[in-house]
Amino acid sequence: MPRSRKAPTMVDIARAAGVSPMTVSRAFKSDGAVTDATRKAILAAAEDLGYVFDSVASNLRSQRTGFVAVTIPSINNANFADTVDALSEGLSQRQLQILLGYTNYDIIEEERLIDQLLRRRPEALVVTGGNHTARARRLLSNAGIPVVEIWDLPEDPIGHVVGFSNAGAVRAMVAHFVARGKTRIAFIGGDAERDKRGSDRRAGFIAAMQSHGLDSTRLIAAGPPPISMREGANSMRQLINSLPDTEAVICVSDLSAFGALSECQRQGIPVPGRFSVAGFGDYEIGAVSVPSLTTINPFPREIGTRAAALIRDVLDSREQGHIVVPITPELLLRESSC
Amino acid sequence: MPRSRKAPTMVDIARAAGVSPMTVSRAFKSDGAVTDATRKAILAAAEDLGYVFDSVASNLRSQRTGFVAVTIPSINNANFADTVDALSEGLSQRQLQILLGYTNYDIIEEERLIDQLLRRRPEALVVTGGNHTARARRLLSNAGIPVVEIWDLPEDPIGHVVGFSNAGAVRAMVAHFVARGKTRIAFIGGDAERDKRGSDRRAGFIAAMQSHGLDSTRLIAAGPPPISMREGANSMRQLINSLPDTEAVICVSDLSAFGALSECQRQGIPVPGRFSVAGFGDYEIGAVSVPSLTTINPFPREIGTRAAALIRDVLDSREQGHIVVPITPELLLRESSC
DNA sequence: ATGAAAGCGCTAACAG
DNA sequence: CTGTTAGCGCTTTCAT
Repeated sequence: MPRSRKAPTMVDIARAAGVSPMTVSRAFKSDGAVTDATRKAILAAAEDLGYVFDSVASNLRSQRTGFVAVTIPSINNANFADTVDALSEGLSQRQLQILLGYTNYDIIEEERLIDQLLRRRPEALVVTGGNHTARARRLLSNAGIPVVEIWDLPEDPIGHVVGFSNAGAVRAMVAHFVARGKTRIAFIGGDAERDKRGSDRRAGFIAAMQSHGLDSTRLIAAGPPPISMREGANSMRQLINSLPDTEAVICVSDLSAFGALSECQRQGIPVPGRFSVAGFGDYEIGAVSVPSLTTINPFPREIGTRAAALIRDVLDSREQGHIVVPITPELLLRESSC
Repeated sequence: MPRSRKAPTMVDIARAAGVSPMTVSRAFKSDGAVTDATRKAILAAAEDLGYVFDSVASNLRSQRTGFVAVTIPSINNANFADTVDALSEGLSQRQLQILLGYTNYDIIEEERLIDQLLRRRPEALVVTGGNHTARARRLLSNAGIPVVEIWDLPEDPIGHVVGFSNAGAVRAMVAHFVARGKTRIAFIGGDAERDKRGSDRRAGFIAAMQSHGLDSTRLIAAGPPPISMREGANSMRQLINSLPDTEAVICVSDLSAFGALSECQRQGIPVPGRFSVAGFGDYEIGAVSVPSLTTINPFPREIGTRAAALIRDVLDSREQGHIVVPITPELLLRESSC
C-alpha cells in the first residue's frame, strides 16, 4: 500500500472500525481502557489500512515527547558510546528515547546543539561535562526539565550530576608510579583546551607530581581532540627524543597509551622493562594489547545506568533537589607498569 | 527565569512585541519576509521572555519534522560511528537531524525500532544492512519516504542503496594471500547468523578458497556480535591448537585481527614471519599496531556522505527510481601479511 | 510586509 | 468502557 493519496489517521481507523477516534487512541495505549474485542478490531483495521501512529501530534497534544536529549563530544568514542548505550537501555523501560547530538568537543557547538535539542521538547537533558557557555548554562537552567551533567564533577552544577574527578583519578595513578619508585614521569595529552576532561587529567597529573615534590613539567602535547592512537605514537616519539631519561608515561587515554606503547615496540624499548605506560578509560585495547595496559576504569556504563535511574526518579517524584551521584574510578594495574 | 508558570508561546512573544503571532513565526524563519526592525524587536522579546521555539507544534502543522531516522547495529563500533558522523554532517546543511536507533544486530529488534522511528515521521530512513523481517520490509516500503540501505548490496533492495559486497572484498583478500603463496588459510568470525555482513564475509572466504581449489574449512567461530578483540584472541588460540599448520588468517574485523595478533605475540609466534594476519574495516588499531594490519577499507565516511547526498537529491527532486551507489573497498597491504 | 482564520492529528477533560 | 468537545502551538492559506 504505497500511500498513494494520504496517510490514514485515527479518524480513518475509527470509521473503518466503527468506533470513535478516542477509542482508537485508547486502543493504541498499553493502559487504554478498551475491550479486548474492540482493540483487536481497531488494530486489525489499522494494520489493514497501513496506519502508522503519529507521535508528533500525540506529543503536541499530550505535551510529552518521550525524548531525552543527550550531548556527547563525539560519537566515535567507546567510552561515551558505552555511556549512551547504558543510558538508552535504562530509559527504554520508561519508553524514553534518546535524541543524540555531538558537540565535537566544542562548547560553542554545544550551545547551538542544546538550543536545537530544547526545541524538540525533551523531557530531560544529559550533557557530557560541566563546561558550558554562559548562554548554554542559561538555556539549561531555564529549560524546566531535569538536567544531568555526566563524566565530570562540575564546581557549580546546573542540575544533577553523575560523574567523577578526572584529576583525582590521575592523582591515584601518579601515586601508583611513585610507589613503584618512578620519579621521572611524563604526561601525554590533555593540552587541548577544548577537551576539558583531558585537561583536567593533565592538571591532576601536574598537581600530584608537585605534591610528591617531583618534576611536573614533562608534558607532551597530543593535539586537538579526538584523542587518537596515532597522536599517542607521535607524542611518544617526541618524548623519547626530548626527554630520554623519562621512566614512565601517563596518557590521557588508553588510545594514546596504546600509540605510545606501539612506538616503544617500534623502537625496541621494552615495556615495562625499560619504560612504564599507563592510560585512561579501560578501553578494550588496554586489556588485549601485549603488554596489557595499566589504566583507570571510569565505569562508563555505570554512568549511563545511574543517569537513567536518576532521570526516572526525578521524572517520577518531581524532585527538585540537585542530586550528585559520585562514581569511583578504579585503578587497574596491568602489565605495562609492573 | 525558571519557568515558574508556563513556557511562553508565540502568542506571548507577539503580544510583547506588538505584532501578530504570524509575524513572530516569520521572524523565526531564515527566509521569513519581515522587516529587520520588527524581527529585531521580536527576537529581543523572545530572548527577554526566555522563549524556546516549539518544534513539535511546528512539525505537526507543517508536516515536516527535519528528522532522518538511522538504524545501526551498535553505537559502539567505529565503522558505523564514522558513517553516522559523515551522514550527520551531510544532512545538517539541509537542517536535517539524525534520529538514531540501535538494533543490537537483531532484525526483530530492528523491526520494532523501524516501527517506532516511523511514528516520529522522519523524512527519510537509513538502515544498515539489507536483511530485514517481512514486516520491516513492508513498513519501509509503505513509509512513503526515501529509504536507503547501507553497508551492503542487497539482492532485492527496498529503496536506494549505498554499499559494497562484503563477500567480494574478502575474495580480494584471499587472492592476495594466494598470490603470496599461502594455501592453508583460515577465517575467524562471521559465524553469527545475526551479523549478516560478518557471515557474508565468511561466505566470501569459503567461495574464494573453493574457487582457488583450496581447503575452505579452516573456520573458527568468534561468537555472537559485537565483534571483539578478546574473541579474536580466543579464536586464534583455538586455531593454533586445532590447526597448527595454518599459514594465514583472515578475520571478520580488524578488532578480531588485532586480538589474533596479540595472541601470536603472547605465544611468541612471529607475524608476519611465521604467520600472516588480515582484518577488515581499516580501524585505527590496524594502522598503529606493530606489525600494522593488512585490511580492507570499506570507506565508512564515504558511505555516510553518499547516503546524505542521495537523500538530499531525492528529497529535492522527488525522484522515485531506486538508486544504487556502489562503494569500492580498498585492499590495504600492510606489515602483518608481507 | 503583516494579519485573520483555520487546522495539522492527536488526547485531556469531562460526560455518560 | 466509550463518546464529545476543545485545543496543544504552530504555520498554511488567503487577504490586505
